[in-house]
Amino acid sequence: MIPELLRPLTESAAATVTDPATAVDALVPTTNPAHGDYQWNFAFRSAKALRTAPRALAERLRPLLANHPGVREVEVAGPGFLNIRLHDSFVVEAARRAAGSLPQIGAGQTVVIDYSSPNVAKRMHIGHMRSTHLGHALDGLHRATGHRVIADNHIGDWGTQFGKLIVAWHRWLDPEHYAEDPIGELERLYVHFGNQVAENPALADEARAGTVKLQQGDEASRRLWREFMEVSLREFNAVYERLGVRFDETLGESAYAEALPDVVKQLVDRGVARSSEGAVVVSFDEPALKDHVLMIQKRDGGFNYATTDIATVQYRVARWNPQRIIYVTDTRQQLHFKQFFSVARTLGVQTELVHAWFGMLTLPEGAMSTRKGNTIRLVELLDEATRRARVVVDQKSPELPEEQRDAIASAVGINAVRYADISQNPQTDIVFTWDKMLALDGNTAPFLMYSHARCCSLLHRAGQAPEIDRISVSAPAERELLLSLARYPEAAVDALRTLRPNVLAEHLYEICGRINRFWHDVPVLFDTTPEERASRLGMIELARRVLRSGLEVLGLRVLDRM
RNA sequence: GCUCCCGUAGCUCAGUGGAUAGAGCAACAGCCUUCUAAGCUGUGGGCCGCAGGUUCGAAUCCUGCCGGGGGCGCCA
Repeated sequence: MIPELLRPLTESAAATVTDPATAVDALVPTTNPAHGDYQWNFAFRSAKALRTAPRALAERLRPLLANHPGVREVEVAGPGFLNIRLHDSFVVEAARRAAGSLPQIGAGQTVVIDYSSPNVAKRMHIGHMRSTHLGHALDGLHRATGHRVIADNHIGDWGTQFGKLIVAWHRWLDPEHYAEDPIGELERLYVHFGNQVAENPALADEARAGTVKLQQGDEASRRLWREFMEVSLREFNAVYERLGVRFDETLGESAYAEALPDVVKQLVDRGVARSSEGAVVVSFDEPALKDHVLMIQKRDGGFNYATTDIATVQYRVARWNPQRIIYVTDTRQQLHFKQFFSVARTLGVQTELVHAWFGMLTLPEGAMSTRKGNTIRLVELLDEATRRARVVVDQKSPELPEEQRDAIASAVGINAVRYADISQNPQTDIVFTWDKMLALDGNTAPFLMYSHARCCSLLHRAGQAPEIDRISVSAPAERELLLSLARYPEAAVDALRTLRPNVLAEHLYEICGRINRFWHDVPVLFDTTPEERASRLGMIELARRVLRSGLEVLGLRVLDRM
């Protein structure tokens, strides 16, 4: 990372006037190339403490920066910006490093990432997409920066839906439908129960009792539960395989069933929890939480989400001793996690707990729900994406064999859906439209994939192995490309720090724009001297490596040809 | 009522304290007898919801208001 490379310089300069701690933060890329490559805004931040004018302070700091061998020139601009222009050779070197591995800032650290987490007995629909995509990208970012990652799919396999489902199963099962489409029938039963309970409220009590019976170990209920699990996991795994998502653990809520009574006991014994209206609840002192209690045991003796989360965090700490645990769920659970984190801290959990929440995915007509039946199945979306991609592949690459076109269409389609999701700031809501989700032009996955494939193609045609140590800059398009490549680690680390993969996606998009400019401006294989040819092939090789790395970190498939 | 999030070009969105607010789509005008046109070049398009405040500097931070969405004990 360029700021890291320049760190000793900024720190020593900062130390001449004040505390060096904030020195690196103040070094940022310029927004306008006319202002140089990086600007150091340190003078503004220290001027007040030193009771001096920023511009005068900048003048004093300027010669100290100019000493660095990587710095070509430094100028003071405007009210006190220090604009830094780097030597071409320094940019080349930084790009070469960027094309290696990302900074291993997570070495020695363990992080548990809890994502996807669908509910059993329902099909995965597009509402499950964001947690899966975001979680998987965060997984990739952590692994690529040296963290040990435990990806844990905390599936909802122990909640009240089972009571409902067991009741519905006994009353309304359609065995023929179940035989041909098991999960479809389970989903139908679930929806049907929801409709019936409106007319017959007694069903709700029956379902609650059914849930308690299951949770207390009733053998007949257990048998049905295992059946529902098997059917559901088959469906989930098929989707994960298509998405290229793999979990290290799939420890659903049921894995913690036996620990739940003890969680309640611990909290009661410590005086954290108390009885209220027949249930057991925790209340909070923090101003932000004092108005709402957290329920950990229901009046009927059943446990709920919070109880399971507490048991789960204790298990994770005991088993993996992670530095942090990241929960990837939608925005609706913000209050829940604030409460749950507070309880966990009270119980002595030291691990950093992070709720990486994301905005809602809604349909143009409003919210989606399985019960209302207005969902779009995830497989349906992926199928349609692949179908649309196939049309384009047939049109663009008719010469390729059928099998290869299938493979390209599948990669393009699935990447397009994923990119449409993760290239947006996670914390904004998304209104789902087919055309947005399945776009293949412009700032989309195929654009990035295409850039990469073109690099591969050109390197292939060159007929010589690329050499990355013969690069020298001879045109602005080359320099801009190299500078973007050199900033790849900064973008990745920034995406990691903010838990926003879109930061990285946007940077990859910028790189591809600069590759296109490069194609446009400079020839590689023809009308070039051997030195130019070697240098430019080296640059393309660096671009190829960076793109490949970046796409993989985000969980996107990479193609050499399309 | 309390609380969280959002409001940026016709549309979908980046931009979360730095200099002249950027992309894609859509519209319009061009570019395939040279390395992949899933591409490239150019044009038009903005009281950054409104009003105050903090700051050398605000789309970004603070306060209030308006509009939209979410959450607030037996769901997860």
